[in-house]
Amino acid sequence: MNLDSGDIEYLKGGYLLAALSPAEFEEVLAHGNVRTLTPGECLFDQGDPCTHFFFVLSGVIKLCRMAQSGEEKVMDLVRPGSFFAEAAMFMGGRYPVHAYALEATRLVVLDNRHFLGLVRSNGDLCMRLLSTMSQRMHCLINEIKNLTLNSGAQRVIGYLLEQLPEGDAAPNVRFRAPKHVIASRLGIQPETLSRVLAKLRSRQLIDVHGDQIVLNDVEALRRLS
Amino acid sequence: MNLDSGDIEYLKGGYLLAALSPAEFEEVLAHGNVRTLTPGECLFDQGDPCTHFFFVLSGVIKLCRMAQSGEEKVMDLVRPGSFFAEAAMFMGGRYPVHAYALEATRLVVLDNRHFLGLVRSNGDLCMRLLSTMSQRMHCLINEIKNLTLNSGAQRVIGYLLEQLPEGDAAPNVRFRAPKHVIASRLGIQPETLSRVLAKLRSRQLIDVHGDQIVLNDVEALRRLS
DNA sequence: GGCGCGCCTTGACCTAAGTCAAACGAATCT
DNA sequence: AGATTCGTTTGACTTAGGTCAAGGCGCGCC
Repeated sequence: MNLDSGDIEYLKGGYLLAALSPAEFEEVLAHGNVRTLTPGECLFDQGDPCTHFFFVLSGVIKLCRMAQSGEEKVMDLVRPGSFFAEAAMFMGGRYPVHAYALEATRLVVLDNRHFLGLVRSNGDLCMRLLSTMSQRMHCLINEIKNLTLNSGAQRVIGYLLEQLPEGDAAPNVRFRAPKHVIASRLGIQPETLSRVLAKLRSRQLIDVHGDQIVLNDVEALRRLS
Repeated sequence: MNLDSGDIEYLKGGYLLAALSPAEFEEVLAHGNVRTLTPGECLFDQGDPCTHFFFVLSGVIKLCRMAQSGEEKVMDLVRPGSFFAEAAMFMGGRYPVHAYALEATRLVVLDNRHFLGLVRSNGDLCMRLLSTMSQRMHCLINEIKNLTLNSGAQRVIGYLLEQLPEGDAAPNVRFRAPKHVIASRLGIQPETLSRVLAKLRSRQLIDVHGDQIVLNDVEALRRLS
């Protein structure tokens, strides 16, 4: 297991393991390891017995099936920060797709049998998993609504309000990531984010000092979102 | 239980119950009922013991919390076709939000204890639930990527290719819903969908006859998506 | 200090897609 | 058959937001 602490944080952020207690997480890690694939290398084939599931640290994995015409149909491209083959794990049986590395790729490889044993032996953990997955799904659905229904400016405002701490002491927010990352999360270009913030600032609705944003008029912002 | 057959289909389409066998589904339904709320009526309050979860047939439910300032913070608006309070069910304990009907609303009300009993007593069902939820999440994530990364035209093409049956006999697709619904699913206006199809037709890539679409050049389309 | 390097901002421009409005066709009703 | 309605298509126009290119600013490095 040559996972550095960054990798571990990254892995913990993935939805599947977020519900685990530290002890459970350690437990899972103990039965996992890291694997590096070369470009084009095959991880598993469609029909192989389903024995492990995976988390991408870097690189890209192609999941595909072969049509009888010989044509390959790409089902998914899995990029860093995502699990794959967990659904197959829960179903058991065999992998329904082929998995190839498209470039040099680092994976966390986790053992199905061990993970399922943990889940099965612990009804409480199972419920937590179902719960976090439900929550995550509601979030994703909201994000889709947000992307299709709201304008870029509205999404920025919504994001600011969302970041606002519960106990509304001082209405200011701090970007915990470079702005171009925030922009990408909101589905806009960094230039657009910059312009939106500039416009809000010119209307006195916010003040910007580096990554610190002060919301001067939460009410007005809420009306706009 | 005054659910008509349309309601039942609708409910079955919701992600949570999609994994259930017909027998299990009947079983769950047997312990559910339909409730109608008047506009403004409260379904449950934050802190109430969590005893049921819900599916919206029509109307809108507002989920909100109260900040100590007395301000209410709307966490979600649940519209027809969605479950809510299932995450709370899996966690157990109490509802973390208030739920009010914003307008006249019909709900399916399902019993937590009974549903959880079913899940707990049936490890296999539990795994199927986890599996379908994983799959659904991958779909949602892909939809988000699609919305942010691809143009409207690309999404239309992607949708057409997605609809293409596996066994590539005749490369034609049929819209199983009115076009404005398809458009909305793709996050564009009906006019735009119409225009995209017109353009593809003018390039000889497809033929449109009502809701039947013939893909003349699957390869070229794939290159464009 | 001067220099180079990322990151952010700003401006000018352009294109995709939304809006509004009109016309069309198919299906239903009288 | 004629009228009405609903879904779709098409055209003209507008606009949000992407792209490209040019500065500005903070920061570490030599």
